Amino acid sequence: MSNSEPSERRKRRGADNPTLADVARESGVSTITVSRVLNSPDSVRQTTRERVEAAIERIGYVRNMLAGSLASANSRFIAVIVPSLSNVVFIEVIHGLQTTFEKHGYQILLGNTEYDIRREHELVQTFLGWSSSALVITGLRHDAACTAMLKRWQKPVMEIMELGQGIDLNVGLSHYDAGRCMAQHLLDQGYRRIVYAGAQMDGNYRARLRYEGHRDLLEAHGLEAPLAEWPDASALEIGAKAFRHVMVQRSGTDAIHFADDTLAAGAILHANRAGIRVPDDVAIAGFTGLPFGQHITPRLTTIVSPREAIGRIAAQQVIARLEGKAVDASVCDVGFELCVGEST
Amino acid sequence: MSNSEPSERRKRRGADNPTLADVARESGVSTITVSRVLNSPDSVRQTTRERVEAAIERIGYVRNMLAGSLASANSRFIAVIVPSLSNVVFIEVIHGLQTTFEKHGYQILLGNTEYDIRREHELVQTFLGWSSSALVITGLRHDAACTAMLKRWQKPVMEIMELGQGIDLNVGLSHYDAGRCMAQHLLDQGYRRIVYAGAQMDGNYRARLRYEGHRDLLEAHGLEAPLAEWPDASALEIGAKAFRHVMVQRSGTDAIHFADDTLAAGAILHANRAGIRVPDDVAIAGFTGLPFGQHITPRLTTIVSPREAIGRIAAQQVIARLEGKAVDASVCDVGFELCVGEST
DNA sequence: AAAACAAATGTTAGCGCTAACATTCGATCC
DNA sequence: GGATCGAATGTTAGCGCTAACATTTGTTTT
Repeated sequence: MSNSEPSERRKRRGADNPTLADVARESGVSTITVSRVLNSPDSVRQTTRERVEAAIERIGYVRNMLAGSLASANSRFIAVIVPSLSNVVFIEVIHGLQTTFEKHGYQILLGNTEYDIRREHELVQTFLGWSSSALVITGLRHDAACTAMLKRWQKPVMEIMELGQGIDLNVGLSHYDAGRCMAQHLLDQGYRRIVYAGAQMDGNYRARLRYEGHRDLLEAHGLEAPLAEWPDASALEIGAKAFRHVMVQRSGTDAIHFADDTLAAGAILHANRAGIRVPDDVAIAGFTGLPFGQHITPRLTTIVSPREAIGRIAAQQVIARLEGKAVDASVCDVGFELCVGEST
Repeated sequence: MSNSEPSERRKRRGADNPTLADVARESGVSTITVSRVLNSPDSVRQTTRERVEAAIERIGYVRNMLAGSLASANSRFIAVIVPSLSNVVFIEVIHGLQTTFEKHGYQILLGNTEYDIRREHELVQTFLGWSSSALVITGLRHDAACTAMLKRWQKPVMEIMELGQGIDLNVGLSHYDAGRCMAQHLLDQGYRRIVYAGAQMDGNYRARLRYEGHRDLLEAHGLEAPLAEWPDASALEIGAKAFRHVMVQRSGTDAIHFADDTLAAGAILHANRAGIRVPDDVAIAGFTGLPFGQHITPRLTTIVSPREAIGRIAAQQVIARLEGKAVDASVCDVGFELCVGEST
């Protein structure tokens, strides 16, 4: 394989894979020309390029991305930080990000904070250490030191899901308005004793923002806005539990506004099994607009957020910035849509 | 900030962030000592360590992972390649992998092939270029060149989901047996005109393996085993469509064995809306054991595969290998479990 | 045909870190 | 008190690549 005269001094480990220099030797050009064939093929004459490509093929060269990234101080990594992988919403956002970034040759580094703000800070540090080209992070509220660090950072920072002026770029929707919108719908339908039910609302402050919108509207109408919180992560099972709990503890409730579709669907499916009529006995509303809400009976009234679009748009804006194009708005409202089913 | 006497020769870009050398100067030790504080703190005297840590804090040093990985030829990246991010199954596997790897300080590089075998090969090449510490890949069937490349690779390769002797390590279950098991259950229940229905079965050969198990058993009993394929990706909507199609085109069918729970649930929910009784008019079976199958009415008969456990066990075995421990079995059968609901 | 210029390729010096070997230091032994 | 040894720290030389500048080659202009 490689020439291995036992050098007088120490040798470095080295997986002994072919390097750029091997390709260069094999094809009779300099290393930088090989580098150019890999990174900007148009700047190399076609005949040269073909010779180099043949050599790469012949010796089975695999480029070392670490070395390239170190030398150019740019890794084409996009750090993506989400609070949960159990929630389909973030999966869909990641999907939108992935598809778009991948097309442009960027690789995602995925971090999961589990709704822990210190974990978030750690992940940011690590990802900066990988010379990420940009960072996409969920929400607008971070550790103070973390925010400061990102503001100093010279590369694009995209905050998603929630709407507002943040560190740099932003794509999201107003959760306060969404909560308010659903509360208005419930009032319009004639419901007056409305409970808001959510899971893990201490960490998930976007659910809390929706609650605040809901509460403010109800209180403006002179109504109470009781909140039922659950410490577990959102799941169908938890929706069913919360439903049973509310029905027992707060009899007289005529509508439950759930923090997300999973909880709401869990409630409806449980009601079906238990013979409780939705919406005649109690109305159920959700948030997110997951497909299965439209397949259950009664169809779930919910607020549809454009999850995959958030990922796609966020990625497009980041890519535009990385390619030197100016991004017009630093705050992008993707909006939401009330989707009325038969559950309210 | 940094000393910047205009050197006589060119200067390199350089984000001008603090480096190990800055920390070393600040704390009066050599760079390697700082490196040791970061990588093997126990090998440094406590007083020295504290001095270095204070300096790191003071000047806001963020370590450059690229440089470290290049120098040590080891990135602590784990390449993970899955065929889809739209399928919850892979999300749960990824979750199991992530949680376990993260605890041990490994970062996942996620690749999505979209069931394209050439895309898979490309991803493998890229990920090897990142000096990944190990690779976790879905399935046992790859591009020949890709398999060869991985066999030459000196690091752990873990093939998951499907069971069998592969490149190196393996954690999964027998899809053939699972398909056969469900077919046996349907026969036991007295069904004789059974259709197997799947989505995207040209790319998803694990669904096809389940079909083969199903078919072989039925044929051994002198029964036909018709197959209804759908070109779209699996979704509730597609399950409903496939259900309608089978009911019209193959009237007399008394059971439908779906390739996955999403399709099966879509069928049941559609039947509910259309007033078709399950299982009286037609029985429905699925595969995977997603939670919502147990929340719908009738509860879905399915085969539960331990998705998250596959991720966790795979990660544990890879970590054991990376830490030099011998891994006993190179093939690990996680098995599956028939879960009988009221839908059959 | 020389001058002028653009395109293609080459030379050199790092990017920031760690492996390998070298040295120093302090404690223990006889 | 010098030999012995392990623990702590230091010196040096890259890891494999690319930015910046330098040179060569080819093409046009006058």
